[in-house]
Amino acid sequence: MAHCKRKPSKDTLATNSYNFARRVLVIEDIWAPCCCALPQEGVQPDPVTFVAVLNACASVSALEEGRCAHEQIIRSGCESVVFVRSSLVDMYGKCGSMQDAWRVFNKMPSQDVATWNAMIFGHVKCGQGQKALELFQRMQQEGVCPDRVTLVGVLNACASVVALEEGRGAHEQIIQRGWDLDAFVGSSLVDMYAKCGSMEDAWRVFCKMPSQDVVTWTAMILGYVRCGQGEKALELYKRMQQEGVQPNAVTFTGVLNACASLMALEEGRSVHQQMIQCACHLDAFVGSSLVDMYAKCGSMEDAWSVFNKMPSRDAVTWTAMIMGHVNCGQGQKALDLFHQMQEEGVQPDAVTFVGVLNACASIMALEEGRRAHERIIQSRCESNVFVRNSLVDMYAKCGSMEDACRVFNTMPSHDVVSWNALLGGFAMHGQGKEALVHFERMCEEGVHPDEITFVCLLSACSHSGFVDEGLRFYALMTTVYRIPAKLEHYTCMVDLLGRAGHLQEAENMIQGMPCKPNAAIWMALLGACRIHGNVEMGERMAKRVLELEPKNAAGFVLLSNLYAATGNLELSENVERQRKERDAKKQPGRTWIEVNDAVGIGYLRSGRPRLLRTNPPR
DNA sequence: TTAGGGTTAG
Repeated sequence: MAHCKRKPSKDTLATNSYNFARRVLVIEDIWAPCCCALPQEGVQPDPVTFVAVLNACASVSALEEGRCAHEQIIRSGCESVVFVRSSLVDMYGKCGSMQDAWRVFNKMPSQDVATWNAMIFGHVKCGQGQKALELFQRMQQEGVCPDRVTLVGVLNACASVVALEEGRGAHEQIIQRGWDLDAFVGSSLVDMYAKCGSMEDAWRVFCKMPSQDVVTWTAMILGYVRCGQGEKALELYKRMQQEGVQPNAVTFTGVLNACASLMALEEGRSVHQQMIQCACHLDAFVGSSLVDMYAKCGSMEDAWSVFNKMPSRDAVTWTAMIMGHVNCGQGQKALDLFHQMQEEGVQPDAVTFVGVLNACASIMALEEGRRAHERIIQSRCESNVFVRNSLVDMYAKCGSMEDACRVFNTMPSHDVVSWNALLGGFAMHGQGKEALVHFERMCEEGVHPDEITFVCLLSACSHSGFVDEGLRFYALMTTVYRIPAKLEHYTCMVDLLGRAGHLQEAENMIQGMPCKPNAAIWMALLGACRIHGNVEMGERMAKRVLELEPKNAAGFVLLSNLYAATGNLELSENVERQRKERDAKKQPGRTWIEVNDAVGIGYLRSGRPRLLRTNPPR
């Protein structure tokens, strides 16, 4: 028998009445001793007590204690009571053990609607929405009439598997039965349509409801956040308050997400103030959203301030901080946080590892990345597709294409992100041939390239001098895949054409762009002018760069080098003097270098080649 | 009935 961890308390043994059981078990949260202790102390629980115990177990997902209660129920002979059985099914479903739920379900001579509902909700909770929908069909075939709880479960199932058509079918049944004006059902309908991406339908249901409560408003707000319409979400949030509906913790998570997506720091701060007024700011769940919002809005100071005040922090809170530092370009700080998190006994999960791998990639910390990889294997997170893609990316960015390929080749399937990470790696290391070969493989596997794929390919062609292939990819992207060219693609093309000496074509390309050129694209052509010694065009390009970015040191340096290379030493010195006058500081160039058999990132041009980080031989 | 942190380019 599964043993209960907590010791029996005398107080829990005073009575087995339903109300007392509920009070002790649920409210005071010392329910576990009761289910084991009652029979030992000679107090006989009745079916009502057992249901209360099962509900308590279900409410906190305590499977072990639930199983323990089940054994007591069998011994007491109460298992034949219908509502005890349906509570058992419900408990197992809510605790995530559908196998146990099915065992009880199949043993029942007949199932009432509550039991079917428990099974449907159980499957949804376990991420098996499709199975829940199949059960709904079976239930109707067996002549059991669904109630409004069933339909709420079905709508949840549709939302979880993005089954819009089935959702519409459920909506029709709901209208036929006259339940569409019910607050619970209506909120679930709004949620279903929003999760299925049909905000128009969600809005229609929302407007038709006789009154909207905080849940309905929140479902609508979350829908807008999910589909990337953060502004609409904030608008709705304001309207909700004008209508006198008070936001709750769930609403705040949605609104903070909206602020994060819009990088709306001021709005975020004002929501934070409202949260303090409602005393919601210390809630661990919402606190993480608050940390994330400040981090995404670039204010790590505020993120830290919230983080430090939180009474408890879980993996989500730490991960939000880690990601925040990565996005601010503080990779080392992110890794320090990762170590601190573990010292405090918080177990990292798959999302944390994604953040850690990003941090390693951003500072090219190969050894740290390898250690993270080991931890990922130990934590059984390596099957997560985000983690795998991040591993490929980390190894590629840390300079080990060998490891990147090894991880890539052991993946059971590749999505477009996996391919892009690999192709980006080849591009970065000037392995144009490899990039072309792997693009062919990608197409053979039937994975559709996206705009990022083409940035990688164009950049790979550019670095390897593959002009014809680059032009072919550009044509493929715009005509076959109908991906409209963006500034990034034009920059790669200008770089490609320019390096190959097609300077005029490159300039024509910039002039023909539908979008406004930025400094980077003029710089790409200026670099090409330096390679090919075109002073006249180089001067024009430098002028454009410095108009947009007056302190762009690279712009001065490239022009100065162009003058020097073409014998205009006086002009070269003049440009260098202007650079110093404008206080445009040079950043030492880093590149992959080898020093004494060690390969790594370092400075080549500051006197002696100096390694910053090595890539030790394996 | 509504909740938090996630991958690829430049």
